[in-house]
Amino acid sequence: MSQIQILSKNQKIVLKIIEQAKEPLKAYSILFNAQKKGIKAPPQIYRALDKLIQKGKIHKIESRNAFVACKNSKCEISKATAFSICEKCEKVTEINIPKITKVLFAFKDKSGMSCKKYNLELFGLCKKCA
Amino acid sequence: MSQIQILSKNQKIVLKIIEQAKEPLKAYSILFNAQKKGIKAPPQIYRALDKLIQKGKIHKIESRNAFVACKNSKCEISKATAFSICEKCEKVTEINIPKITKVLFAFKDKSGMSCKKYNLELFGLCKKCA
DNA sequence: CTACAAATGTTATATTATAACACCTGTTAT
DNA sequence: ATAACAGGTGTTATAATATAACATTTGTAG
Ligand SMILES: [Zn+2]
Ligand SMILES: [Zn+2]
Ligand SMILES: [Zn+2]
Ligand SMILES: [Zn+2]
Repeated sequence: MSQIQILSKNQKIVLKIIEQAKEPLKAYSILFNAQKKGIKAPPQIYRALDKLIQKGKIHKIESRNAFVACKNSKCEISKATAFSICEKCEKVTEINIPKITKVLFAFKDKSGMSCKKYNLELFGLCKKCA
Repeated sequence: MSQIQILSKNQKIVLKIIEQAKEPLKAYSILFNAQKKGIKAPPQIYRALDKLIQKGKIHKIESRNAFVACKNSKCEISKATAFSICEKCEKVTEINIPKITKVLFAFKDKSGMSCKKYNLELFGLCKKCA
């Protein structure tokens, strides 16, 4: 009931693994890492991932089926996520473009739908790879 | 060599199925539909999908693992794609927000990466579901 | 004709994700 | 205290999505 986001045991294990990684992690790679902590099966990972996303602790990079820790207090519990992704080395950076957020939350499509949440993925080459 | 995008037999079959659908189609649902045309196995579908994406004829809705025909001549061969997605009925609409395109192609992240391509997915409730 | 690029057909397999069910743990309400 | 409930866990099995690998064919350019 409280708004303080307390994490369960498995949620803590999964979050720690994701936070310590230098790149986005796939679910089965998290599972592999979590096995030394006693986690044995995919549902344990996917359930923790779902909750961590809901709680704004991590994000899913949809185009990569991979997960990163939130680096950005401005995500407003994952309602506005954006990432730049290097297509060569796959480096992912969480970004924040206030103008984009402003424009999108004001936008309505032809059928009158407005945006409550968005995910934006930018592709290019990072400095090292360019 | 020519810039005219000629489609192969399987590419035409897959594109037609996607164009005739009223909603985004999943790969295995396309496969099911394509079986009456003689297509038998997933790789035939995935190869056609890849080429159709390259040629700008279709887009992948990453958050749904589903494919839609391009409704928008301004995608510039899929370098700038955006969709609104109703979280209740899953209706997907391809949208174009010129201001977003302008801002994003001018953007550089902290490490100097600039955007050559982007995909944006907006979530909310459509008029009917709101 | 030859050589090459693109596409196809096929089998098998890898990868990503969920269903279903039994059990446990802590809180709230009576 | 105890029943009812919500959230979490453990487990097995399976569904859904996607690719590897290889043999063959087709179209086209030199
Ligand atoms: Zn974030
Ligand atoms: Zn890079
Ligand atoms: Zn388009
Ligand atoms: Zn709707």
